[in-house]
Amino acid sequence: MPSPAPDASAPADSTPARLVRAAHEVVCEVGLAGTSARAIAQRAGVNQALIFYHFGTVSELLEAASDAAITASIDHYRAAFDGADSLDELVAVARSLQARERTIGNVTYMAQMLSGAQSDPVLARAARSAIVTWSTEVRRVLDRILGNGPLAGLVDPRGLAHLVSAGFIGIELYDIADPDGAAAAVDTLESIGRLVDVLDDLGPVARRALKARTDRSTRTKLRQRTVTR
Amino acid sequence: MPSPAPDASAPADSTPARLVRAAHEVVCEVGLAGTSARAIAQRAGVNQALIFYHFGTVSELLEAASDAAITASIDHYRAAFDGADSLDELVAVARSLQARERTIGNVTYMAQMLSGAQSDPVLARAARSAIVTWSTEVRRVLDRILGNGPLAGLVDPRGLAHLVSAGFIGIELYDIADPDGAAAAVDTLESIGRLVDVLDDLGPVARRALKARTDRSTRTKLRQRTVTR
DNA sequence: GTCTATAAGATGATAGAC
DNA sequence: GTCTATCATCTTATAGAC
Repeated sequence: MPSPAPDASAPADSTPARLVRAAHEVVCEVGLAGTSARAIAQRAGVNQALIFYHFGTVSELLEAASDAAITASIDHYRAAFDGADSLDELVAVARSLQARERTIGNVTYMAQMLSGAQSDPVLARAARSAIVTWSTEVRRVLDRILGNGPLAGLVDPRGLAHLVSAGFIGIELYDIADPDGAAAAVDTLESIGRLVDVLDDLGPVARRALKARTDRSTRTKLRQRTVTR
Repeated sequence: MPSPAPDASAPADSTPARLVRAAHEVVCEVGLAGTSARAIAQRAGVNQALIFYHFGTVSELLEAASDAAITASIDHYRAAFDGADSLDELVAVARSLQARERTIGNVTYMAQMLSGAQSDPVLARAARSAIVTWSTEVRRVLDRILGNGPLAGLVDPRGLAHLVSAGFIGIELYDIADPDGAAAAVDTLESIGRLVDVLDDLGPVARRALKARTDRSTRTKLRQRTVTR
């Protein structure tokens, strides 16, 4: 590694920065299968050998591009996240976020990293880092919004954060092959968010009723499960 | 390692059948990036040239393997699907299905097809076919279970089917990089299913209240959105 | 149908001139 | 830091013997 680490803080027109940008574009447009050192270099308008000079391997360049995209996105949306005060508003933010990320291609990029993780440990590391960063952020917001609503005790915020993230990934992959189906999925997610929001807005009496009911149901299911085993 | 049991309507030990099985295994183990004609042929114990003789291209072999896996899985689970009478039971079936599909690798396989769809039209066709087949099946079950519950009018079954399918894909991809996070997501999905089940089990009075409340909320949000625009 | 051999090209990565 | 040129290897796919 003859060069300094993936410096995203470098001049916007430096060769490393150009390569990072080009790598992101190529992966989003043709997927991991269509990505190569030559394709990225050509897009960046530089020589192919510079990838290895600056990043060591192609995978490490892809990792740097992943890190840069994640931090840029989170910085961009942190304000909107912090401004959301209800689940419904959060879903609205999520929708706008998804629309933006889609045009930028970040979710696609992450999906490609995840699929490449199966055969490339460097991409696996990039994907894991992206997951941790995103779900930590999502969880932070969910913790605040669900805070002391009736759902707080019923749903695990950490699991929900992962579920939401995984849902985004899945929907984006879905969108590659079936845009209409993906759109329908997003619409449904939005209507569910609205529904849950109503639920979260119930008065204390209804809350207690719901909680009692859920607990009873849970116990029943568990008993049934134990018996049938 | 259990076989995917992709019965390609040919003798189970014919070369095409062996290739289909081998293709499935290789993609699941090393991902699309690590998959090649040679890798598949070696796994099948036959010569590489036979892939092109029997299937034309590697992509078409992968497509055949996808189709075989999907139909085999759906056949295997149709009975369990039809036996589920509540959302909670459906989630239980889904969980057992996911456990099985994970060891077999079908969801992983589909995720890889989806990610490859971005640069390969044949894989895109395979992925699209898989999506249509699965979401049609899921929708059929959801239509029956949500039937005339209070959620029937509030959530679009088609969108929900796609959302569930996309969720599975996302979770499986997630699992490659972060197994703990994926497990937490599945747990949360299960608890949500239980919660919704309770909701779906409410009496008519509560139903009307919920519906009125949801409608009101929807109108409000729409008005807010119109105003702010 | 199955094999060997090989074509024709793309790939990651390196050496060395400037 | 950036380039040209190149290597060794891998890829899909085909030709032709059996």
